[in-house]
Amino acid sequence: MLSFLYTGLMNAPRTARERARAELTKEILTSARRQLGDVGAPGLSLRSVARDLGMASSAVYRYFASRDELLTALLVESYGEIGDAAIAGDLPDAAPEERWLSVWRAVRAWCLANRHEYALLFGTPVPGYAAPHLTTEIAARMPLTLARIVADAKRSVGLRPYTGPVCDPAAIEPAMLDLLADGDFTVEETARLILAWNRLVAVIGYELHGHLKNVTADDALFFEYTARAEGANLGLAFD
Amino acid sequence: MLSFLYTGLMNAPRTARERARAELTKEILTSARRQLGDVGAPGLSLRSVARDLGMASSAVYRYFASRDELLTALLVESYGEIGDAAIAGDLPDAAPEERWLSVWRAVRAWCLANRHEYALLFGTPVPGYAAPHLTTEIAARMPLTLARIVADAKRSVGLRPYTGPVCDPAAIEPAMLDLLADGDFTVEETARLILAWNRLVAVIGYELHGHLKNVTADDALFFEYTARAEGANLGLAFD
DNA sequence: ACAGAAACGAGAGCACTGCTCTTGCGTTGC
DNA sequence: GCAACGCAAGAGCAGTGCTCTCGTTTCTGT
Repeated sequence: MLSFLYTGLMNAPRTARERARAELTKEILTSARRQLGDVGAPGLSLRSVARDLGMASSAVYRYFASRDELLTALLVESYGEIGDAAIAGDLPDAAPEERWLSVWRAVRAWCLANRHEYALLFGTPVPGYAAPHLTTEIAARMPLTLARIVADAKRSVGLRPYTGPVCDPAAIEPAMLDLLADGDFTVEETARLILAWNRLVAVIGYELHGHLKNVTADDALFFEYTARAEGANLGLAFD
Repeated sequence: MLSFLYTGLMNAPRTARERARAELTKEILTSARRQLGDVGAPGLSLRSVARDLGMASSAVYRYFASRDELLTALLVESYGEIGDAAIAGDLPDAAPEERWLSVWRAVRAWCLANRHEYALLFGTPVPGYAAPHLTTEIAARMPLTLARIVADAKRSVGLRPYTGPVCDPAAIEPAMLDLLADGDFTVEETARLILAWNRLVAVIGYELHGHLKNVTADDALFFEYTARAEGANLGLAFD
């Protein structure tokens, strides 16, 4: 499972064969990625990838054991990209509120430009599921970018006091608190961070899947409101 | 498109042939629904439905023009069910807060028991999209149940004043305000209703798709917190 | 340097899919 | 009664994921 990451991509190729293998692996991924963007995950066909590269369909199985494994590779790649987009959207020297909005916008922009990749990441899981241990680290980069901003805000200007119901500590996984340990978050802050990350993904999903048709008139404007509301909910200084 | 709704199901069958047609249509739907629950939408095969009913695969096309149309029928059916579940979960005589929690729990219970149907409703849209005009009315029943509770609370005990950023009226579709007209909602209330409905669906989706693995320790408890927090955000009296 | 081992690409083939077209039977309505 | 229509079945097309075999190429250990 996921052997391609180790054999072809991560280790530096030494022999000519390994070199060719790494290159072809990359070409397969590139072609698959392009097809994913065109027809989406359900329409992605291993045979058409093979045709695109001028090789026999059976030869592709030397590089990816199944269609699901190929999709998983695209999933990992996409997780990396959305994490990159989030990090690139951050403005480390700006005020927390500006950083927050900028990251939200960056993530939305990536999702709108890569709707099939969004579906792969957050839509209905098509394959038998990706390897959790490998992907969670990459998948965490986007939400951690949000957490970092809140942590910085807490350290510098502080967070506004919370109102409303509080979260039962038993609801949160202790490992999650450890993951955010450097932010020194309370249970309540952690819960609200989870909800903010959930909201970011969800409101984009609604926009992408057409659930906001006849509901919102200006999706960008509504997204802006959502970002502010969710930031304020975490104690950022949005009015 | 969607002709099955008119030919087979809604009009009372008069001749024996129409009677048989209506019955077979229902049997196809039942078998398809069972298969949907087993293997999910991507695995649902028209041929296996035909095998299940002991008929030729080509005969099914007399009743549903395509696999997508069959899926659309299941989509409509599921929208109806989740709406029913929401309405059945409401407690018209209870306090708004109790009603709110009860509906949230009822919707979650339905989704957990019908995860493939959830995927069909809120996951990645597989087919070429359902007919909007027919489905929106059915699809609105669940969110309207939430809206009704808030409207009743506003009329009786009133909603708590809002804090935080406000929503630009230009973001909301005027038709949406009309749809909620009997609730006499402001733009801000409407926006928060949309977000609450979005949250309900989204947090269940996270739970179903495994995104809360290693994040929450007790999904039911976290859901309870989410329901309260989202209700409080709308001005319901959760502490 | 050479032989054995491992990796590789191509092709055929299996079981399956959605969907179409034709054929013939049965029912319906004039 | 008969023409017209509804219907089920079968064959067939193009496509899919995946497996197996069969030569060929490349690498590696002696």
